[in-house]
Amino acid sequence: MASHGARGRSGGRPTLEEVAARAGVGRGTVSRVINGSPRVSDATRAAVEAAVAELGYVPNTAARALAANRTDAIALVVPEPETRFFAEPYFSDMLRGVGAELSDTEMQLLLIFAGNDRERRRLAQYLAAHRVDGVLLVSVHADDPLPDLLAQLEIPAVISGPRSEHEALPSVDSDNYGGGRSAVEHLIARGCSHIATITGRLDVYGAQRRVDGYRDALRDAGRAVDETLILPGDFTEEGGRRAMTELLARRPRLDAVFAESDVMAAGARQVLREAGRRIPDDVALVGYDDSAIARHMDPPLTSVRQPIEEMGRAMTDLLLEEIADRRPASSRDPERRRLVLPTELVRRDSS
Amino acid sequence: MASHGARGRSGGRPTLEEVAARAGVGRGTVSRVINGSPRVSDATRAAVEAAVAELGYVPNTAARALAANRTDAIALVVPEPETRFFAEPYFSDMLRGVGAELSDTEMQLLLIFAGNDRERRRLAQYLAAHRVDGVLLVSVHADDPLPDLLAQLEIPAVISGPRSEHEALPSVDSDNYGGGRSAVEHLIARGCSHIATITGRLDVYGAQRRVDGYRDALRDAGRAVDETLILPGDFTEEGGRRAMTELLARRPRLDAVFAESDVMAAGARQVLREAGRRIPDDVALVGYDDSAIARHMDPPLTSVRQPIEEMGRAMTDLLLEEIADRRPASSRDPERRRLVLPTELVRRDSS
DNA sequence: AGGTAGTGTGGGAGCGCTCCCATGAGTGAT
DNA sequence: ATCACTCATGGGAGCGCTCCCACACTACCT
Repeated sequence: MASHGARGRSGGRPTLEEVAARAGVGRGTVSRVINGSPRVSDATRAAVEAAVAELGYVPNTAARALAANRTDAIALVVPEPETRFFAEPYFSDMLRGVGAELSDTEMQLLLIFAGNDRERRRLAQYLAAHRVDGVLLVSVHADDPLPDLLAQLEIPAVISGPRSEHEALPSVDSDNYGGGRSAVEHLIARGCSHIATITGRLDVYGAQRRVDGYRDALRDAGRAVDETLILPGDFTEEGGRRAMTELLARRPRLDAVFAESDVMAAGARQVLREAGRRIPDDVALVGYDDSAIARHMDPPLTSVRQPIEEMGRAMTDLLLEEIADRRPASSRDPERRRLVLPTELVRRDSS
Repeated sequence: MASHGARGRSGGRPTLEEVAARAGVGRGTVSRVINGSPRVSDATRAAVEAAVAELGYVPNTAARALAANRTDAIALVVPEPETRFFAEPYFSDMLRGVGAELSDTEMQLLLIFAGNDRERRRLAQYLAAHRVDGVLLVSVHADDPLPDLLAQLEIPAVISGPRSEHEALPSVDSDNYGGGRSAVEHLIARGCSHIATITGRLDVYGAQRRVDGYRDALRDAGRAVDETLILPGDFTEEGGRRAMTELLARRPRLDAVFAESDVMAAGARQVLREAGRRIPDDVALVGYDDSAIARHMDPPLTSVRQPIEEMGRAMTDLLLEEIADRRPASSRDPERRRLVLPTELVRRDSS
């Protein structure tokens, strides 16, 4: 006697078994049809599909997850407080890309914030329980332990913005080197002769690469790189102000600044304006990110655009692949696992 | 012989059975400890907890879901395109409230957009598969079929902003009536004598209630309600402009406007300014929502604040209750199932 | 004709848990 | 000492699926 019989019986959702009975086939066959296996004859497939439709059968995800040891869900992990998530268009663009790529998939997307210790502990628990098949990691700092946790748990993951040249995880990045380079080449072409740069936090790999691009662009144009024109910033507006102030003191005659984020460019602009320098006539200014700030600045800011939505799509693709052929990540072609997408210089009136 | 033995065996995650063996107790007992049942002796509980810690045991969610017929997840369904979700602080506040209330729970929150047909079909499929234990519904229009689908599927749900006075679902709302009333009472107290209102879309129940509050405030102050001072808007800036233009034409001498959303107030402000009316000296202006727009308007806008975050918390509470005592919703005390939270008039310089 | 592949199908076993029944030990009243 | 309860505990059955082995049955080669 079925002690639980009353629960599932009649009235509950139909099961595979019931569909099988209706279609006059075995349980295994229905499963094959549901999962799109090619090893089913056309006639049988049609019969099963009819039964599925008549009964309104919908697979039980929990049972499937238990039996197949997968969850059909991936997580987008945001190691930032919610406020930043809503404030920065970066995340919404990324989310749009991921969502688009997932939309013709059975995969479910979870959004998980890990902005504080409590949330991080929760996330760790969550991952330990293997409640997702894979993880999309955005905006990770160099010293974040999350990627290592993922590796240890053997959960497929893709990171946007590798932590270093030797990033172990598959990654998708925009061409920070090329972005920095194109900004400077543009300033050179414009006729600027004293080009400074305000860098991002140099513990962020991408920020380093932008500086590399700056250096190489100058060198390739036959100019000497003057290290005193390279000022460390921290991606903040205040940092931009500080660096610009210092720069103006060091080099009153400079005629171009490449700020490696729009926010820092905004800070620099304030200082330039207070110093009575006109943009772009006295000093040309170029930013990075092509954010809303850039478009609304006065004058509108030339900026390097990163294809964020496309990065989201690419990350998702990569992750789905990783999940599909679930073998030790290290045994696969490393080249396929590092994508770098091109950036684009958007010219506006500030240069 | 276990044909699958190789998969789960040694190296995989520990199971309940393994914890039981380690602690020297039965499977049932471990399950009781894990789930916090009181029917376990202290000594046994301690032994089990030790074993759990040593083995690093984490329950398998899929197995639990299958056996217990629940998912430990709820969904926040947003029947809007993503863009609006990010643009309007309403959602981020709501999300914060829900998240806070869930944070000391095992419940997982899913964010689901249903802004277009495709997404809606996906959602329907998702709900049919009972992949969540309950649903939080925000920003639902009067003719949305979603609530009925939920009812039919017998999925517990709570709606923010009931669709009518007779809303079948449990609901949480802010006191739209009281909000409208307090805005108008404020304008009366200020000495205004010709008070107009620009309403929201009247197929939204809350918008109607604000108008009711407007009417009653005037009536209770012993004033006649002049229907020509009630202009229909649609919550948009353009709608606010149109209504204000019409209003100015109808009643050149009006000295106060209650716009039932900040966005419409912004539209009205433009028209007033173009007409050379000073705010608040010539015309006092009050908005609704207390959004960022209100704070940044010139002059800063007096506005009715809704406790959105708190509404999120309340909805979550209600939903968790619904899920906990899962009986036909109709058999429960209806009073507990409709919450109305107070609004607050935030006075600024526009009135 | 016999053998060998291949192809479609049925169904057993098992995934890791919860639910519940049965059991045995302990407690206090008769 | 006996009975009636209560309380902690063990473990069987079952949740609905996937995986895979075994079994027809066909088609093609010697």
